Amino acid sequence: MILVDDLHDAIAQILRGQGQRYTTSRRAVVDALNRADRPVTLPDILVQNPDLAQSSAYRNLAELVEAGVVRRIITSDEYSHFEIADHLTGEHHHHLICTVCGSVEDFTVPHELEELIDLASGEVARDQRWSVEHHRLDLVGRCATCA
Amino acid sequence: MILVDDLHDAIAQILRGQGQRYTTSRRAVVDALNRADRPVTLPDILVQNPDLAQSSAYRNLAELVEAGVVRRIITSDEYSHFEIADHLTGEHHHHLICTVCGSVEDFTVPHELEELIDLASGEVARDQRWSVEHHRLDLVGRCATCA
DNA sequence: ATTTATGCAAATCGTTTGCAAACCT
DNA sequence: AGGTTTGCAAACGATTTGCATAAAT
Repeated sequence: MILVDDLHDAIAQILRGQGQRYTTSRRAVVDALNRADRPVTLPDILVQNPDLAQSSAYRNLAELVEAGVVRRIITSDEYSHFEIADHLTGEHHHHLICTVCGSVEDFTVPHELEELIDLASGEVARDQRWSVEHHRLDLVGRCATCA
Repeated sequence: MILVDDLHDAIAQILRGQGQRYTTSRRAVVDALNRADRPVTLPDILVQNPDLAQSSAYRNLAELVEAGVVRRIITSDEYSHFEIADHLTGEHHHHLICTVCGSVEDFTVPHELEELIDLASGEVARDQRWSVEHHRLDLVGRCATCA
């Protein structure tokens, strides 16, 4: 995992480059995402920052997503999950999604499989005339607690 | 693609088995899903069935999802997309998702790749103690129109 | 000083639900 | 008749937004 200070520095620089400020609350949101070893929800973030207004948390997340440093994961009609973008952590990963409690956990697959997926992805993009930005591989089932 | 009559028969039987009726409006919803060559939204369904109440469409979809004959796809905070379940159409496929207009299109990958994914999936499930039901491979980007 | 971010409360919007009437068997 | 399904309108709940205040540069 990337060092926290480096992470903050990198994000600060990206935000500044877009004319935005890396405020205390934005830093707190990033810390909440970074502390967790899995994507977190808005309530998760607020529990760790009881003084942060809900609307500010949402606005911070929106800024960070817009700046490309945070990724939003929508898989149910409950809360979205948020995580630090892959290119900042340096580890490309995927998600296990629990159909019972809605929790999301990370996993990785061998590099060769990623390459095969990208290869197939390229063919599909060409055949169906899409411009594919990235792939997403989810495993849907029950987590250790809900199984 | 499966013959419509066979599809309706199969669904009717499944619903009856669960003590539910395969009513005219449910049949109409299934027809709307089956006519499209891609997952459709609630507005899509209502356009084809102007006399169907929105709440009934949602209730029908919920029943069909509950019975396992329809799959709901949530990928944005706009409308969900719905499609006939794989096991009824006999073709396992995945989705291209447009980040601009939100449309969803189907694609397939070679059988060997599916097997490699399932293999990796099995390992992950064992290592992280999840019970995995199925995998999901999405390609995120821009559709032919929005590219 | 001027711009940008925050907190609060109200609005949004896809989806769900209560209830009475219509439908099926 | 007895149970299910439908339509309408109201309720829900996660997220967004307007606006006045506070913070950052």
